[in-house]
Amino acid sequence: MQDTGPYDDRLDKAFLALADPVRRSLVARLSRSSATVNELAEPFQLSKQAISKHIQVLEKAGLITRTRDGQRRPCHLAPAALEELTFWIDGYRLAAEARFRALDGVLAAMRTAPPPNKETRKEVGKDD
Amino acid sequence: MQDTGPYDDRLDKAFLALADPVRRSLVARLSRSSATVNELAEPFQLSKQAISKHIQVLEKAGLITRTRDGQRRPCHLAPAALEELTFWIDGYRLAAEARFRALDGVLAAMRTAPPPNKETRKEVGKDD
DNA sequence: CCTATAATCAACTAATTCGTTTATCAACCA
DNA sequence: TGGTTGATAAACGAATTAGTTGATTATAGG
Repeated sequence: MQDTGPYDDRLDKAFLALADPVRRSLVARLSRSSATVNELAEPFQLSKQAISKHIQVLEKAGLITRTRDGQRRPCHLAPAALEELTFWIDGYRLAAEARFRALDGVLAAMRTAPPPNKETRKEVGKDD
Repeated sequence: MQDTGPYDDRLDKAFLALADPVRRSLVARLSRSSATVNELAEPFQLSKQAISKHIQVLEKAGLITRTRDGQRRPCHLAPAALEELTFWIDGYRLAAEARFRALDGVLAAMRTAPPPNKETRKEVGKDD
């Protein structure tokens, strides 16, 4: 259980925030334009309090920011926070894909020139 | 609360799976090479049962696949599932960024040629 | 056959999440 | 000043999650 600092906590909150269809729908809506809580709540059958809570989850995750306009508190999407997530994901995705491509090369070589075959196992090994 | 089908459920599970530092660490580990439960559990202070549960969460989310090698059940990262997530995120991120760039243009134009200024509000409006 | 190993299942507790209802705060307006 | 509207706070219950320990399955190997 190594501690990688507050970085982990940000990712925790951001991924958790997106792990809910209502909140993802709010993100989708806000990608088109900023909006207030009432505007965001309208398409849903949920109470405005529930939407308000969802918005707070998104805000604490850094995925949205809020400003002030009289009694209204408009929400704005924070693209930079979304970019951090894709950055994290793509780092590991690309590494794995590169590894798989390398394996494809190995398998192709094995097809053209069969190996000594000292030991046959179902799994190629821990570095497939 | 619109139903977008099983697509939502996949995203729910995938984002939820990544909303945990242990599971993200497992993903990071598996991006380097496939590994068994025991190998994956070694760096953690958690019980192997706990790690096994985390792995099941990742598997049900489609983020990893499992094969068989005797008594071992090696885990393999599924880059395609990760790609789906970045695809979802980037769709909305890029839309928002494009919108912000467009707003920058509007503001630049306003600086060079001030508007009629019929009504002044702190917020530009719902389409800022 | 018997034992060891890899992994999971089952049961339980503590903590968290999601939605509701009721009440409160703050800003606008007539 | 009093009333309305936008938004949040607080308290509650149902459901889920993350961890534990102890028992169980299944394969490997002497």
